Amino acid sequence: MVLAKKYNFKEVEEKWMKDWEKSGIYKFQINSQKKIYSLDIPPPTISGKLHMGHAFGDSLQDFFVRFKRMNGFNILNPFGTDNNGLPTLRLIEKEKNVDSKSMSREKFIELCNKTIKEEFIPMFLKDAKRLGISADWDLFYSTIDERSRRISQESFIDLYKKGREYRIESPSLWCTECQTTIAQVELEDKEFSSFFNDIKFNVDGKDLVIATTRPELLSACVAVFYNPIDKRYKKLKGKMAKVPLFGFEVPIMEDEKVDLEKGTGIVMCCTFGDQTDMEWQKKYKLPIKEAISKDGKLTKISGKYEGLKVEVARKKIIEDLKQEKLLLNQKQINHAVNTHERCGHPVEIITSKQWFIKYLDLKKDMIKWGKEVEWYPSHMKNRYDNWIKGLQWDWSISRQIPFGIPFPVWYCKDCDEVILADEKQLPVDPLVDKPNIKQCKKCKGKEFIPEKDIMNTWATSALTPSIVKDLLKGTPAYDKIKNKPFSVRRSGHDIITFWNFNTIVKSNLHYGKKPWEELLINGWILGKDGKKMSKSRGNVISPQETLDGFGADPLRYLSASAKLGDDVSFSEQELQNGKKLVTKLWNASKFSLMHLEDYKDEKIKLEAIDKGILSKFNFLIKEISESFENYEASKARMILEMFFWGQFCDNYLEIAKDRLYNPDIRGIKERKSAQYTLNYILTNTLKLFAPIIPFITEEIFVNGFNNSDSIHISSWPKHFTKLKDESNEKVWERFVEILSFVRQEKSKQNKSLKEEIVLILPRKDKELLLECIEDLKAVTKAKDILNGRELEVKL
RNA sequence: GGACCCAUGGUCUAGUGGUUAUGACGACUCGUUUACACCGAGUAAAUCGCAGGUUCGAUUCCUGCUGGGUCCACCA
Repeated sequence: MVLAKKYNFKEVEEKWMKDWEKSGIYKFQINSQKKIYSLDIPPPTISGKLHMGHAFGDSLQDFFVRFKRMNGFNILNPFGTDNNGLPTLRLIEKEKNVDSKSMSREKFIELCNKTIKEEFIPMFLKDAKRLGISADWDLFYSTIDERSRRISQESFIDLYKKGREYRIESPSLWCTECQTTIAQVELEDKEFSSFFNDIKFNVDGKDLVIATTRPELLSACVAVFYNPIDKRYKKLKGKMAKVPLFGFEVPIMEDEKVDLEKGTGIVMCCTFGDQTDMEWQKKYKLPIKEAISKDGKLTKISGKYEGLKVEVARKKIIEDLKQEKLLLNQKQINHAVNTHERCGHPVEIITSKQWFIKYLDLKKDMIKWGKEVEWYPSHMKNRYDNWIKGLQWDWSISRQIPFGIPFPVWYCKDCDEVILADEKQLPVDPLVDKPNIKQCKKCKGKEFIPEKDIMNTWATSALTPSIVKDLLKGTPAYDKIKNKPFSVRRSGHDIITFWNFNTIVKSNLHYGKKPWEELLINGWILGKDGKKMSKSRGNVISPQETLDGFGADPLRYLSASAKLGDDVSFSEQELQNGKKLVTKLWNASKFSLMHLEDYKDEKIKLEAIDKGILSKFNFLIKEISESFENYEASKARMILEMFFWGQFCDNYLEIAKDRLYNPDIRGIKERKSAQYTLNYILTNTLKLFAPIIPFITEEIFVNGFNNSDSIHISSWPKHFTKLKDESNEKVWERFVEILSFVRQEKSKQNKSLKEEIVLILPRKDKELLLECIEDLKAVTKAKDILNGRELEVKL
């Protein structure tokens, strides 16, 4: 079929997007005997729309998925969305104008599920499909759906039975804004401007000056510390210090953690101002005094400041200190404060009853588990190792928000015994459902209190391998995958310590094996300015506008411009280059097809030049395949593009023209040889490009070359062995060199490329010229050859 | 404070223990309209961040430094 004069990406992409879905070519084949290549995809957090980060990461992943599919693998590529926990809660509250606190959990989950299913997911999927992601859309999960709730609760019960979970009253990181416990991973440093206040304590009637940024915690002061090597304070050992404004006394103690340089070299320990305070409280068995309540207000022990918000209380206390002449000095400083990354609010340490997964004892194993997975690029594993080395807390999984997956737990009202749900009743909501037992095993109590908390999102997200496997339960394929790690997971480097780490941990705790064989870590797509895209910088570009303006292929082309793990700056130029490549492919195909109408696949003798370029191409197929194999799509793209554009289009097509247009002069044999070469290189170039730019390649392959099946389920080009003679490749390379030399000389002599020129070539080229002179003459408008001492050629 | 990544023509980038160091964009000089002006040819443009070391030979390997980025910890 002859291709249209111009390529209309909008029409074509829309058409194939629908066609692929209808024909189901990307579906996992449950009955197939083919080798399985499975992906455990990290579900994107639904924030309504697909953003550039998704588009970038998903494209990278799709390159390899398509490559593997064409290499005969049965692809298990599900699609999921993360709709669990706080971000979703916030989004639904905003979109639906509701307050989750005033609804029942059941009702709210129902609303979430409905909104997610009917509004967010369809919009998200549409964008992903437009991008050409070759997922199996039927294998879909959401991290809040019934299956995920069940699996997450099963996980909890399993870990509890394995003795890996405990619930204790413990100081934990608490966000007073979101009213929930948060985990170490959810912290983010933020610079705040604040005051370093020199405050007068009193020891034996004398002043003892202590610097603090948090005077509102004075009422929770339980000790003051100095460094044992600090001679200034040695004499204070064992004495008591009187806390200003509050008047109670606390012991003065030594600890080498105290920084001599900071402030006055003496520090107050409040339960709890920071992590060091917690350590000291534990180490010296200090009392616990709570100055701040869960809603961020001061408590009873703060006396007249009770009920004030932290920031307000701080100001008030400073005022009072000033008044009483207890404030010596105030220094403005900028300091980093731990904040909750979701809301940006400073985090407090507050005591409450929380569930933990015990894993601090497993650091060595965790490092070992990390080694069992193949990391691409390998240096990304350092982040994983580094994270483990820095771990200081067990994994706190309780969250005090209404939306999420509940703990499958009740407590005996009389003895507080933990009562687990029966695995058969999962998923369960203890607020609604009742335990399967009638009385407490321990004390025979008959009343049970449901756990109100829900599990942290990551506790569920870390189970995506189990969730995906569960999707296939009951199919013939299930047995093949159930006990095997997935082939690969791909994720951004920002979530190594969230998703990847937690998934590795849970997989090993539950099943004693790694979750995947390979882990691909991609970088970020940055704004045009090379900085992270953010609303405040105003450098955000939506994939939707790029898809509208350029199409999916150029956007994917852009995604293939950097090594795996490297960041890519969004570049209009690169998008333009992608678009030009699409056009070039279209035009080169249009031209070739014009001359291939009578082409028959028959045995022919190839011309020397044709053998040459085919031999070169053959070698490149090998290199390109290896690049894809090693997850180096950018390398594959580069090699292929250079060959296609610089060699095939710029040189070979020009050589072929004379033979194609003038078969009566050049001969039928020569024409057929050119046709063979054109057909071969073009067909295979389309295949090699197909993983990266699936739309244009599909259009040409199916409609131009009249193939009945999709290019995406065609077989990957093999590098053939017929032309294994390396000298063929040399012929092509030397031919191009001579071509280039001729052009150079003409340019130097200011002659048109059409004009003739007399040149001296080395004798060693004689053989080559004898074979290829007609092609050389055709492409350089040569008229004759002259023989001299050297090889004189009139071209 | 700990860890990691990066540094190559004006810009973006490939790559290697010995190469005339790759390509693209941009610049300049030409050409072309029978696939393509979203084209082609040619030219100029890089002492491969700095300083040492290993080596017959370093842009490439090692050490240190500088600059940029990222993660982690601390932050009274």
